[in-house]
Amino acid sequence: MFPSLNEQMDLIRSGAIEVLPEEELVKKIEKSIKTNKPMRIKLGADPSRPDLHIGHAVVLNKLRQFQDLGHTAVLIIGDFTAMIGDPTGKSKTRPQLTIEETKVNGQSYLDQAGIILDKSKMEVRHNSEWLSSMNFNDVIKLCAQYTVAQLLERDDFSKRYKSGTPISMHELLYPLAQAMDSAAIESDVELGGTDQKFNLMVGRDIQRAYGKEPQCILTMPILEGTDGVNKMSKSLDNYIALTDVPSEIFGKVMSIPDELIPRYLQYAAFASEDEVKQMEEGLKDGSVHPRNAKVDTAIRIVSKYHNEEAGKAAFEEFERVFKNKDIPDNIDEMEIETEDGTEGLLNILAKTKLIPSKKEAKRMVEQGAVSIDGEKTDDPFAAIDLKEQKLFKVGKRKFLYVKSK
RNA sequence: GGGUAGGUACCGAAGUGGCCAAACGGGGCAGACUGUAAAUCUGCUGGGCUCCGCCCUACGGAGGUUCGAAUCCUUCCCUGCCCA
Repeated sequence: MFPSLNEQMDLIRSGAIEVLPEEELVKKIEKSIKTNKPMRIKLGADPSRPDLHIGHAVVLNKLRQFQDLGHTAVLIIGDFTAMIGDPTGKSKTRPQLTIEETKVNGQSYLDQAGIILDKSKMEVRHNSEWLSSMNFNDVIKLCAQYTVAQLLERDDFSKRYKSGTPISMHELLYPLAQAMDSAAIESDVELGGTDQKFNLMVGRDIQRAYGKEPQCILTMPILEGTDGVNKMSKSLDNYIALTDVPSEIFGKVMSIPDELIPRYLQYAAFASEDEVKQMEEGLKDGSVHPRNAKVDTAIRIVSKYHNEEAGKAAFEEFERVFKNKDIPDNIDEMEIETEDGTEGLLNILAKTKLIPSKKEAKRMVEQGAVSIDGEKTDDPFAAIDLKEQKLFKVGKRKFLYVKSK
């Protein structure tokens, strides 16, 4: 039924930063093979941020590998914790989500995760199921299992504490709440980014305290965003969304710094370790041009989250648009209201939302960022004839056909 | 509860009655150059307008003093640190 122990361990270890404790995992796998029962692999999902990107995909892909080995993915939608409001970050209180919102977001999370996961081997649970019924006694019992010093060991807590940044009580409770999830669903392994290590470890202690067998933990690296510096996140706008269209994914991958290429190949395209090694060496000894390596990686990534034809098509379009300065395939069209078929340039840019404000539009035009039908324009107040459809280009990547209604 | 230091734009941080839409740095955006990379250089970085000028909103919230306030007063909210 299940692949052999070694086979499983090899795949599980690949790409992972840490697997702790490894001997325990070996025992769990042996037991799973012997009893022919799949292990329960936990992954927590945060429905307050329902837009998944390739950074999230790193862990999701690992979870998928477990599924492919025959194990059960248990996806926890953190609807309860989201309702309290996610405390990460600084002083800014996140808007608290209503039950309705977490429902919608949770569903959207599942839809996107479904691009990567095998839905037939997946169990979806909401943590409100067990957390919302806990009363103050239960919470006290839970808190008694842990000490302040232990919680302050967590890197970001201690950093914030030392630097004088406030930490609210409920933030301290977060790791405990997450650990309760592990106890509730009796997970054998929990996955997470390296930033989750602490929380994952707390899960072990709490499971033990509640008489369960402690889980093993597996951490995956945090993928850098397209800027190559910060971790990928929506708020930094350096992300590649799972639902981005192929040309968009392709373009974004092409804009990453060279040093990141092997990492993207490994963690975004989830290529095998051999392939990654091969590319790294090629880049090192100069036999592979960085640009080509990047193109290959971009094709691989598009192919993974869409399909191979889309990967090829995205590549061809990219060549045409940026090498030959041609225009892309699918440009949106928009019709806007005008008095007499003509309209001021700034109004057009603002109405079509090509640029968020007229003030900014004016600046962009003056800096030569806007062209119409391939001709650069530097007069923000020009009246543009829209009786015939015209092609507007803003910056390097925004194209739109506009016509008078 | 007592003491003390603070809350300024995306972030950090100046400014302590008019010259402040707010220095400087980072980030971001755009242009040139490129491999939509990096590095570099240049410009921009609240919104609107009848656009070389005018108007509106903005320095934690609300009031007030003043011809005029981010800057002074009152009050409220929030945070750090020390003491209890």
